[in-house]
Amino acid sequence: MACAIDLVAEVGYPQASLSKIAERAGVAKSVVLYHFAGKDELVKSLVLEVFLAGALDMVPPIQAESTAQGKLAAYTRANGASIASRPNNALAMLSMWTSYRSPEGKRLDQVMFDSITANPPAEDLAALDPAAILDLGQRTGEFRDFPIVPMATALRQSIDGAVLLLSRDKEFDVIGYCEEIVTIFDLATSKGEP
Amino acid sequence: MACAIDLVAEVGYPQASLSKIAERAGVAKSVVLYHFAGKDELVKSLVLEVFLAGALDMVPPIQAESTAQGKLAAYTRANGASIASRPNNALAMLSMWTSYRSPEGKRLDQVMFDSITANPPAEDLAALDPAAILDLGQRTGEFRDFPIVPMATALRQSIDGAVLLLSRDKEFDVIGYCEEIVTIFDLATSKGEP
Amino acid sequence: MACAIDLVAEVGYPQASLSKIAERAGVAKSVVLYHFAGKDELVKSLVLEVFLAGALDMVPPIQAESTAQGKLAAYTRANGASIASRPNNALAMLSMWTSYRSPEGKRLDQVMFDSITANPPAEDLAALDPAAILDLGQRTGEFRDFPIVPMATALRQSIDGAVLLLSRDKEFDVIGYCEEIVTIFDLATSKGEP
Amino acid sequence: MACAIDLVAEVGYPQASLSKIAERAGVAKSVVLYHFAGKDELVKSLVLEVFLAGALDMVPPIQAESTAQGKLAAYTRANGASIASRPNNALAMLSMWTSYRSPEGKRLDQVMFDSITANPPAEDLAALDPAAILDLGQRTGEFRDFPIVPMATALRQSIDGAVLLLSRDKEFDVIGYCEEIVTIFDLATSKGEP
DNA sequence: GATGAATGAGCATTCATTCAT
DNA sequence: GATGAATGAATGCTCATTCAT
Repeated sequence: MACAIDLVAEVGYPQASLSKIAERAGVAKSVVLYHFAGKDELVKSLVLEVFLAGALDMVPPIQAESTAQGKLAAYTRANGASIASRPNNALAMLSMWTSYRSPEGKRLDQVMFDSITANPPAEDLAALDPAAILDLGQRTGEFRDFPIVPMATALRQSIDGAVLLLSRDKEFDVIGYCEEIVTIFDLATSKGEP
Repeated sequence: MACAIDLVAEVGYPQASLSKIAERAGVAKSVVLYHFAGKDELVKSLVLEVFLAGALDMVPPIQAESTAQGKLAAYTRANGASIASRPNNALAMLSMWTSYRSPEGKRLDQVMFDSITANPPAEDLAALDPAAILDLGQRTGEFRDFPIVPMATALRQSIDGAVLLLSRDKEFDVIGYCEEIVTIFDLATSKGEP
Repeated sequence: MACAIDLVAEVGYPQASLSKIAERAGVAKSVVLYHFAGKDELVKSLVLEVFLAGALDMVPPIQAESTAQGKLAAYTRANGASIASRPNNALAMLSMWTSYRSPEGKRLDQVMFDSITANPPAEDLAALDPAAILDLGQRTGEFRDFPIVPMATALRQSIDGAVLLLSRDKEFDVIGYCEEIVTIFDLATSKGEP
Repeated sequence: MACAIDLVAEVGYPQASLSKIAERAGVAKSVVLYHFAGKDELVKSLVLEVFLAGALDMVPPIQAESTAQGKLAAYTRANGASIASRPNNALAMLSMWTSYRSPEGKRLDQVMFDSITANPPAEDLAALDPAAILDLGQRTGEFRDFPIVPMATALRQSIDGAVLLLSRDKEFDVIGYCEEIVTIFDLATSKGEP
């Protein structure tokens, strides 16, 4: 699985064939299928592992903050730290997220959505939804009034921008980048001076 | 080419084979290769056409503004309008941008970069670089002091978020979304009250 | 297609892979798929061709007879002659008939049945159904009273026995064998002395 | 082994892989190979078991008859009863009989022939050869003069027709069918009125 | 300008079999 | 006696590309 993640991170999901994954792992192609039953199953496992590892990085720092503003900054910083500590995880995730299509043409989010609606995520994971943090901040009055979806999307996309830049330059300073993202969305969400 | 764009927009670049493109166009598969010499060539043409069409939408509104703040807002709004008016163009572009790899493993931006350094873009197209607008704003003193790259990336990624949401919901209100992006980056770039 | 028939006749349908068919035809494996779109399609074409060739052999002699008894004998003899003149056709047909399963698990008769109910066979082909001949003979009073299905099945299976024996001995005298079958079913269907 | 028989009966020999057999039996795939050394060995065991079970059904009723005519009818009826009492056995046998090929391309009858010539069958089993009964009847003068092979083949094939019809309709009346086969071959073998 | 035929590389997947435990 | 892991050969199929017409 580590080999699969690395390969996807390196050449992108569409070029990551089972043969190449097996070759990189130093095993026969059929071994991969013995363990995963199919490429879709592999992808699911990969995504789950990567997602869970990221979640474990992010949940504690977010819950350690009490204010919505603090949570939002912690979310961004923890995401950045997670990316920086396991760049290949982030790279692979991005590639699968944008390129994967199930045999029936469904994108990864649709497939995972189906998986998740079957067995809903634990309480803790809900903390990972930026929309929830934004909503909280508006209800506590910390944040100004703005539509949630565009703000949440802009934030997520901005953080993902770090992965994009990282894919072009392995030495890219993800932490510094995310610090700027924190500032941007701090300014964008906070109430002006009363 | 229109068929190719539509197909890529619909099923994603990795699933858009020459056969399917030709079939959709109602011609023989070989016809496509007769006109484009190879799939890479097709992609290049597609990207160029889509990019140019977008540029033509965006340059005038940006140049019509005199302030950097105005140009930044115009950039965002014009991009949104362009996406809304030709959603398949945007969808196809996004898919190719994230999924395409040349035979040597280069991503689309790297390939286009090579193409562009060979014959540099006209003066006008330079206006399309958000970094240039941000730089201008900082030099004129309109904008606060911030690193250019993260801000430019966050903006581009946030706008691309519209395409993402559009891909999940054909009726998504791109214009309204971009209006929020304008606000976000207005707040994020502007100097605080002195 | 001729190569495919010969190969199936020789090694049996389950062993007749596209590669082996292509190899025998002296072309690349992909050529076969270029012409037939899939193995199921190949099978369908094969069966149709073989069946049609057989039908053309059998319909005239049957129609030349006026009595049901004559038709039944003609049916058997013409079937035998057809087998003898194109033994590989018969061998291949038998193998596919008994071994083919569609991806969904349907047998050949079920698949063809679906095909045929869509566009029903011409008038002439109806003459090929032994049950029809038996029914005719009972209505004209030529034949004794017996249930149609077992008699028709026994006849068909007995004729197919020739192919079975042929598969074990290429020199087997199919014509002579069928002459005996004629006698057997003459005795089995005719009315006893009044 | 019971699972193997059922599976072959259900999906046909070519689709009955070791994995599926093991899965149906609720054991690991390797267990099957631990007990049988190879798929060919499994097939041989299967055939032997099925054949023996059938033989035990058929030998006594045949030997209970004294005339050739009686033996022939008993043979047919007992075969029918055997099919009706263990339809999956018959279905599996038919599928293997028509579809199996050894690695060297031999059919099941050829393989079994080799097995049998090594250690010839017990006296009793000889009674199961319809050709022997036909020969007896001709020597005693009960039967008219006809070539043995076609008659024996037609009989065997006609009985096997019951399995064919059974495979299409699980409720098919095998007993009734065989009664008709008895009549047919009674008429076909008996001497006419002197 | 357009096309059908042909091709070889590659893909995901299945299968019978081996082997150490 | 039973098992999970591993393997290599083979299968049906897709794809971008070439080429003669």
